[in-house]
Amino acid sequence: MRLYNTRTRSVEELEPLDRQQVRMYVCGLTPSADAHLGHARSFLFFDVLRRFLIFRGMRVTFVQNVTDIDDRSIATAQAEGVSWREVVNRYFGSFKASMRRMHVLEPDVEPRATGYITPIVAMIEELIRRGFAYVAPDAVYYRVKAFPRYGALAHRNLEELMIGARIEPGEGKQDPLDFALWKFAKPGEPEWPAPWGAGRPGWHIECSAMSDALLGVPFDVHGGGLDLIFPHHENEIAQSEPLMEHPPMANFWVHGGLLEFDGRKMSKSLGNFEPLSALLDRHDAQAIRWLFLMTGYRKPMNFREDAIAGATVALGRMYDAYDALRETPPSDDDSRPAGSVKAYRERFVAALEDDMNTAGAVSVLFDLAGSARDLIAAGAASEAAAFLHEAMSVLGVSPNERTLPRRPPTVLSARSLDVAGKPFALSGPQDPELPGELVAQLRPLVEPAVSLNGCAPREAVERTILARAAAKARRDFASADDLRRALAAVGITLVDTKEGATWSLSH
RNA sequence: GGCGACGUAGCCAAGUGGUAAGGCGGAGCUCUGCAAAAGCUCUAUUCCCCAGUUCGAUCCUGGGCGUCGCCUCCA
Repeated sequence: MRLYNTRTRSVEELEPLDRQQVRMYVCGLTPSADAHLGHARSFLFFDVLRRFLIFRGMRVTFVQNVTDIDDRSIATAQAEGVSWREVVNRYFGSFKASMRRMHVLEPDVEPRATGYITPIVAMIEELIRRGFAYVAPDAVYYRVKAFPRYGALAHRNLEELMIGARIEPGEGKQDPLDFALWKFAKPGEPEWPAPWGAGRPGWHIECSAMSDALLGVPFDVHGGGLDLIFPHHENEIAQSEPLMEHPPMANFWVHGGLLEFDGRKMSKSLGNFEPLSALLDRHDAQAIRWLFLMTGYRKPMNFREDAIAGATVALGRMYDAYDALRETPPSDDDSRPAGSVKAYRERFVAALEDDMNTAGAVSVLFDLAGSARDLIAAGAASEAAAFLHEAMSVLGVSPNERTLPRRPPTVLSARSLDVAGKPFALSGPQDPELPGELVAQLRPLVEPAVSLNGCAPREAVERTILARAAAKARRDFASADDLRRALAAVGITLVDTKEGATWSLSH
């Protein structure tokens, strides 16, 4: 398959260093605040990339780190008067729960920086020994000018980077571009022992140490958001490659486009987001995944909440098509040629092989869904259903993983009643939040046909529905329609079924 | 200021040197007494603007304009 490589700024064929084995390292979260939808976009993309590689028959080793120690989580902890571990566990736990809700596959390894202090210290020692780092009063710093290729990933030269770079008060760096590998602990800060003084790793070094420890360098794919290119990934390269015989550290550097909200990057520092978990409480997780799939992974994407509603409808129709295909009894007509869905499959795979064109792949699935009738008529229903299932699995929205409720939605309570001597199943929301004034609103619309004396809102709705059913039974359609309109006027949507009727509250 | 990305219908969005996928929404129709669901049909003479290259450009080149990102912590 072909993938865009930030390192070379071109689309290249992905050829694993080990045949049939792709080693991936994706920069995970620094749990110092709530995760947001922008994080979800990134992790969802790498999840689909991983699923597709597996689908193509490769073994994938997927490492995603947790930077569980950094300045920000310490600051949050101090502000709240709790331990930094508590802060990390809280936000990381919430993040993991959200990932599970979106059916993001578990990483094969999910290392925490604090679990790799020993290799981190060893790597820093080696960098010092080779002249790439030095010990200052406040920290151990990386000597950027010692690494001639610095800036290559971000396509920047040192002069460009010097602009705006400065040494903050209290920093003992020798050059404004230098960055900390190890920060000595101030009183009250967490610390781990090290030859140069107790402290904590700086941001960046954990990824260099852990990717080497768990995957070995060089490896195949290093991923993250576009905003990690500089300085994070540039610094990882500067730390790792001087110690390697055969750079580059990673063959492919893959970066996902950022999510914007109101035309601005969604980010922790701007605070222009709501927690991912809150969004997942309001929307279907698979619909959010589907929404991201419909946009190229490298493009900036402006988030609008109403787009999720559109994606929810679209994905629901996809499932409907799948259900229709799957529920079609096997054809007894064996004359049909096998492989009616072969062309769809080829287009689907070709789209994903072309730099993960998920939007193109999704459109193939819509094409297939639109042709469901023809496929059924051609006796290819089960073949099409099987393909759709497989294709949706690659995208992480397989019917097995379905989180979208089947229609009719939220029918949680049902009662068996009797209308005109026939059974009548009445169903509606379990605990409807009906406005208290509903009875007063409904009464003038339905009386005297229906008596609502002393009714609670829910009972009023049900009485009206039953009255309408009775009217239908005596073929008094005019009255039945009046009652439907009356219910609609107070926000009740009524759907007739073979067995009876289902109602719901239209917000 | 430097570097980079993006700019396609009401909204979202794919894509190609040869004449615009798909989704949402909207409109009409079919089918069900009505409604819902489902199905069918329609919905960009045109791809931010201007020049250039070309037989031909939305796609290539140059110049604008606009939006965003990175250059400082952020997927």
